[in-house]
Amino acid sequence: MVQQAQSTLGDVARAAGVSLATASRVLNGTASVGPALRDRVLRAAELLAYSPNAHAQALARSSSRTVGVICHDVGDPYFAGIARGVMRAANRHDLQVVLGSTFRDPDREVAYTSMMRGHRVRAMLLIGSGFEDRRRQEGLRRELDRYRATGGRVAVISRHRGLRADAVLPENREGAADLARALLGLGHRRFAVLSGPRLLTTVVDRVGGFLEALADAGVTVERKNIVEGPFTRDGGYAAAQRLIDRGLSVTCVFASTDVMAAGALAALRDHGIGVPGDVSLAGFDDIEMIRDLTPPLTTVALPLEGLGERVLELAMLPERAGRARIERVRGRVVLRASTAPVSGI
Amino acid sequence: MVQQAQSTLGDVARAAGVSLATASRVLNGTASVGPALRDRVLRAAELLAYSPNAHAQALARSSSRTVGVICHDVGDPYFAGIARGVMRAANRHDLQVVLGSTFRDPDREVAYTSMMRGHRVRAMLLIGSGFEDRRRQEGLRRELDRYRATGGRVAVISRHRGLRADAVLPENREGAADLARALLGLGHRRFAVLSGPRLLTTVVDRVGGFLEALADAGVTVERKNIVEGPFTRDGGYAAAQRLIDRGLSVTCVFASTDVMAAGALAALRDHGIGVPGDVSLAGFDDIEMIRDLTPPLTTVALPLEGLGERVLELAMLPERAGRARIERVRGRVVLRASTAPVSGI
DNA sequence: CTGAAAGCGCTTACAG
DNA sequence: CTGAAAGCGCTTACAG
Repeated sequence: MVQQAQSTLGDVARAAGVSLATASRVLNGTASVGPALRDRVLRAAELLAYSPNAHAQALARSSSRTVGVICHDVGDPYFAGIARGVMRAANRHDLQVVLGSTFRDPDREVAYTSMMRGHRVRAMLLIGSGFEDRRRQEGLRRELDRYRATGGRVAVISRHRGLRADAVLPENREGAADLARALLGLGHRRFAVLSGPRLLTTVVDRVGGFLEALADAGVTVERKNIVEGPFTRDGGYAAAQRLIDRGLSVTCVFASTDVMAAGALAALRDHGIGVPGDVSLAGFDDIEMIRDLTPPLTTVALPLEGLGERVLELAMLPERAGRARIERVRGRVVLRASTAPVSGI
Repeated sequence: MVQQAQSTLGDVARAAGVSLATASRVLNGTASVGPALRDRVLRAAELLAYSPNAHAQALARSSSRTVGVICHDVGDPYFAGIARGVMRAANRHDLQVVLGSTFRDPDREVAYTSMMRGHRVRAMLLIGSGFEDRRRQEGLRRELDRYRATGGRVAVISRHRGLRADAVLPENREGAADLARALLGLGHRRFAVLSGPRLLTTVVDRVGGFLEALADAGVTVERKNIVEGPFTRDGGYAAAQRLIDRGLSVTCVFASTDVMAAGALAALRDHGIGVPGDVSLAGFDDIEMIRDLTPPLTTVALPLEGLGERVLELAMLPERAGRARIERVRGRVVLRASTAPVSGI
């Protein structure tokens, strides 16, 4: 294949025998141009396989139709669900998406925001949990503040400390509390919790809400029954494993995400512990796959695609002076077969 | 928040009392600059929260560090696995990723390629099955040819008719044949196939390879036992449903993807049909979740993350004159509990 | 309706 | 080592 230069507007204009301005107008439909010239330009563009240089356009217009999306892990089903919504909304708004996957590295998160700032994206979307650690959040906040100071829009899913950005907030605390009450309603009193990393706001909220609701009912969870692990399937497996090693003495296990719950279920099964026969198990998020597990998992359902659409929509709104927009989304407790009433009730 | 203008290299240069050229050199480290000036520039840039305009850079350098990734559905676990690999490799190569999700609409696929051409991405990655239909493929091919004519690189995962691009090719035909032989080895003779849309090359290869290997062993599959459905979990459910409605008369079901298999498993369970007791079930891909199903699914394992890394690596290589690079990846049959020997063997 | 020209924000030979 | 200037490929007032 012989390498040719990509043709430019200049080439098109010359071939059509018109000025740059006219060619530009035809191709953008920004002003009326005589049908004869119009035709010649279109023909020339087609002939030359002209493709407008988006960088030049962005520069000349000083604006672009691009948004940045930053997530923890593109491979996670939680993100996959949300991403579907984001992409759908992006299609609708005719927006290009540049994607960053941080693999949970805060430095990379900052690097991405700064790269996206360089790209002059219209908006940046942060998907997924923030960090509790202020210092950790500091670099990110600086970058985002600079970005917003020049008109950039930021919208996030989940709680991000100190970001003051428009946010779609799954009500993790309340959802977990609802779940706790539902489980109490089934007669459970002895609980274990598979927590994700404590430095994630989502974890703090979910675990906190869960424990609080239990406490309100006079139920406390023993320290040894709160196990921490990575926010992954294998993290859930390992956490459940440790729980089992310590001697499983509860009737119900709450995993702070469905992904962890899936791992926990595998660990329980591998140890011959029946769910819900020997122990009940519940998760959070309602990712697609968990209804196909055996048993299907009880969870707090979040409308993942909807969250994705909403966060993009928020980002497309003009900044609101004063305070950020907060859109709370209440999770819905879905009782499935992985939780059962305590026998003897 | 008061809206300020984003500062430019000119602002930095002025503040530092140097020329544009010097400021540019300092910030890019392209040439040595006296330590005094260097310092003033750095300080000014920091003070002004300077962020180089990536569009201006791309224009001036006439090149950018961006790649385009086009997939069928960001929400699909198959893509999620691959995307993880792509993002990892992109991080390594310091490449930005712009993402397109076609939701299986060929027109949107063309629209994305043309948008990415406009962005002058270094490379375009097409993830997932191509279409068998030549005409359908035509628009895409045109766009890609134009893109490559000007030095653009294209690499794909899976077979795409007539694209002649570098490719990572999962050996779908051989993998499916291997699986068929393994199942024959378990004593199965009566099979059903849950096919995806016939116009996808992946479907043709997998179903074709499977049936061929059976035929080689003198086993044919009745027409009514080949059911077609969308490439989704619900598609798998519906396809299995139809199979059941027709009176399930086989000992083994092959679903052309794991996602479909997961749906099929649910359908079978909902009808009280035991797997593998009443019927064996196998899929293809080895997406993460299927080992957590009950029973865990037999499948042909593809190294999804690896495919993602490889396709990016291929795209970063210079074009090879003459013929495209083809990297074949053999799937590995993994027998899990969803398939059992035929009873009476 | 059409065009000449300035400008978007950089990089990079070319001189010195 | 440093700077003046051309150029990257567009858009868009400003004139006519």
